[in-house]
Amino acid sequence: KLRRWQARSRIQSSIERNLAQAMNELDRLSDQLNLPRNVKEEAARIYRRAVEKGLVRGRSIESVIAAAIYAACRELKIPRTLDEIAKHTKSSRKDIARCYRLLLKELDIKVQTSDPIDFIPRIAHALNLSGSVMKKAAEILHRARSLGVTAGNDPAGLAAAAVYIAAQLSGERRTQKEIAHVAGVTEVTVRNRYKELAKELGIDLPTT
Amino acid sequence: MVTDIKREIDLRPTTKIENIVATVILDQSLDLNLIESRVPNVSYQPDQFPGLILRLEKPKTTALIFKSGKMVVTGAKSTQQLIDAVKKIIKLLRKYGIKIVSKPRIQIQNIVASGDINAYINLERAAYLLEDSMYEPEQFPGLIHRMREPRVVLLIFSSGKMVITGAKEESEVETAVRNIAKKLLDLDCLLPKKSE
DNA sequence: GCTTTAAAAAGTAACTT
DNA sequence: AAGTTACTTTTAAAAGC
Repeated sequence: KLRRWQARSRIQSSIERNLAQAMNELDRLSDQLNLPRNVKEEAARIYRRAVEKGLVRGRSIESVIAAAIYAACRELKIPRTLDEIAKHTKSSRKDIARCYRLLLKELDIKVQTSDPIDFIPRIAHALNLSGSVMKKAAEILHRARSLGVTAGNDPAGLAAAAVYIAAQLSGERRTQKEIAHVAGVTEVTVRNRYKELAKELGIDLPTT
Repeated sequence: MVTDIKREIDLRPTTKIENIVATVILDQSLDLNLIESRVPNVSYQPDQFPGLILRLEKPKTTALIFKSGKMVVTGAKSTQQLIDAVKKIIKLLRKYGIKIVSKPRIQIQNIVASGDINAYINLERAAYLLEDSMYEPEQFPGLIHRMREPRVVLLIFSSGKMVITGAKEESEVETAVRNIAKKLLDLDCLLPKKSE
């Protein structure tokens, strides 16, 4: 009896120690990634469930916390790429992605395919672009999706291309380099995507 | 309309075996250091990997040879190529004085193939309606689907092309492509390539 | 889990020219 | 901006860390 109590106590304290450490990591990453409070809270819920299910055993707390954050971002549609999250940890993108898939499967978390439209505000705000540019960029992506020309493309690259086109059309021109930088993709990707979008949607860009 | 699409995808799917991975068992142990010193074009770095690497040019294949006498042969595009490669490897070893007495036991472990159903695929819709599938364009452009029967994994692209892997028998490849084509058609995830 | 092999798909990335 | 090369994903086995 006493033994069982001791064993349970030991397990509980280890879970608590793990949680305490994980929450510290979550605090740090939330600050560095400027995560909204609801994302942070959801990530904490996900992590707690992961610990209770014993999913953290044999894995680094940091990788699982990072994966929980990514899962929370996806659930709440707050755009954060796996790469930016990984940038703030010692874990590799690959390792975090593996933990993310595990969390989705084991905790029955349902996530929709990333919507490139969700990335528009971040890019536009970082470049001080107007709301009308954002509106126009969103419309471009809506039309592109209905035409099925966005399949398989990186949502960040699509959003960057749409913002580039919308900014050009609105006279609030930004360079491909600036947009690529804030979107976290290369100039080549912005160029490839915007050319395809313009072609498929029949958009004529002002000559540069 | 629908029947036309059905005719298109049911008769047009093409498949091609791209790589066969097999294990070969020679019931005897091998001295990898001896092989490395006698056979040209081999690589053996035990601190990096326990197997000795031997590349064949003709059936363009690569063999990983272990001291236990077991080996892994990769790169063959047909069962015949695989058999030819194994015969050639043994002949090569014998040519350099390595005694091989037992007849090799070959076992196919994995078949990788490419396929094409000749219709565009709405991956977002498929990811939503197809069980056991994952589509993360942020990470990889293809939708990953784990099929239960046959038990293979498919990497499906919007172009209608795909990769089938995990098959143990050549027939599973075609069956898998036929299965997925029908399922995608039933889920209304296909868009014919040529109109009319 | 990792290490090594091969191969396709399509997108993205990092260098050269 | 074009071209190359290379990495992302998936699969399986071998012996050993």
